[in-house]
Amino acid sequence: MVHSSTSSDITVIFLSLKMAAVHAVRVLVGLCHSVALQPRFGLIPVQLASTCLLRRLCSINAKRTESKLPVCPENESLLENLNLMGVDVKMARQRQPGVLRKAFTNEQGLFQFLQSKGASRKVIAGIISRYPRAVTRSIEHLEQRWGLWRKIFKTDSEIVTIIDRSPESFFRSSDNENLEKNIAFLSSLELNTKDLHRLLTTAPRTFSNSLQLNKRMVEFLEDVCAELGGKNPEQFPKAVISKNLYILIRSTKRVRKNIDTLRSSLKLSDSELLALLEGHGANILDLSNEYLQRNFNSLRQKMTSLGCRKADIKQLILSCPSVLYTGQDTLCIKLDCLIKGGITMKQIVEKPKVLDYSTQNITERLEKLQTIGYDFQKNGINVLDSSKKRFLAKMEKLSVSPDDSM
DNA sequence: AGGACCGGGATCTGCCATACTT
DNA sequence: AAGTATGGCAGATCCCGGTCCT
Repeated sequence: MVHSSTSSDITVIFLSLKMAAVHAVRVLVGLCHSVALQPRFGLIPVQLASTCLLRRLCSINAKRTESKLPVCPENESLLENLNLMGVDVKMARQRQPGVLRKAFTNEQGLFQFLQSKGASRKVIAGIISRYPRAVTRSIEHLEQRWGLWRKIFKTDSEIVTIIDRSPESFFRSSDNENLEKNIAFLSSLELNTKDLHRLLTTAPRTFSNSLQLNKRMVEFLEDVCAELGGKNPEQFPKAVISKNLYILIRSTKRVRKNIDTLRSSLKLSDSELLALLEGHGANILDLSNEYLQRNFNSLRQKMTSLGCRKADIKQLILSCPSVLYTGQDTLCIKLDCLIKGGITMKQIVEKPKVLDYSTQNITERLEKLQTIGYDFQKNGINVLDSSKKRFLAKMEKLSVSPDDSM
């Protein structure tokens, strides 16, 4: 802690000194493009002074640069600052090469801004390395955007965590007005504060979508509900979003295709499909189209080979749609594992929630139960669908007095 | 009390393509 | 033509515990 804050302080001091020292070089390099290029930040007095002083030099430089090198060179002082901040410049260059060539940037302001919000030097470096354009945002912009995020988050540290996880979500859009409208729009969906909070935590990109894009998805979902004969299409998007927070960062094309896949694969009626989508089916709507179809085909094949009928497959998926979330190989291994452990396909179809647990977990439990001679035919398979705590308590009891409990 | 039933919570970015700006 | 803003894609589950039922 002491170490990190010290190194941050040193960084700031260094940067301040450095910024002053290298500014002349920077203006020299950058000014060739446009003296009035960055109205967004407004030029600070030092900059203006440097500008006047160096205009002559620059115009010479500009002629040379334009005739020989069509591509503008990278901004040396920016590179220096980034290095000083611990930014992975190589990564930054690979991601957004244009940013490194910009004449005027705000890396120092950004650094201090994020630091004032509690971000460590390392976190800030990571953010800029992964989303270099962050460095082009002005202080006013940053403060405004932060304020908007704070409408949903209670603390700065929550926001820092999210930005550290996904710098792009915060910095990709420069349109604060759009963000404000998005918050208003999403709030108007009757998503409660908790859902809104979860939405921004889990899928922060949603808030950088254009308002139109979010609206399009919501309208699309309303249409789906209406088409299926739902009674209150206005409630439907809310239900889907709160069950699947990723839905708004998917394309309507993808969601539509998945809905079609579910309908045709399971031969669902309108009301069956609607019930599925309003329930746990929402969880699998954002899977990639091929993945969902592949998983369904594989499951159908596997179950058929194990003697199941179409109705069994439908029953299993309707009561536990998340089985389609599991990759084909994993799911087959899991089923084999259960069957090898003495559980029938019929039991699985009736209690598909076992499939929610990891293969490793299932295997371990099956082994433990086997050592005490647990009879699944007699006692059912619900033991497998319980929390670790409950399972261990159950095991304890069984090993103390096996006959009583079985 | 013990088990069955059920819903909720965590988690999910980083890259590419393209349209738009300047 | 460079740079920016935005849309879209692939990737791939597991676990806990409240509450109702018997």
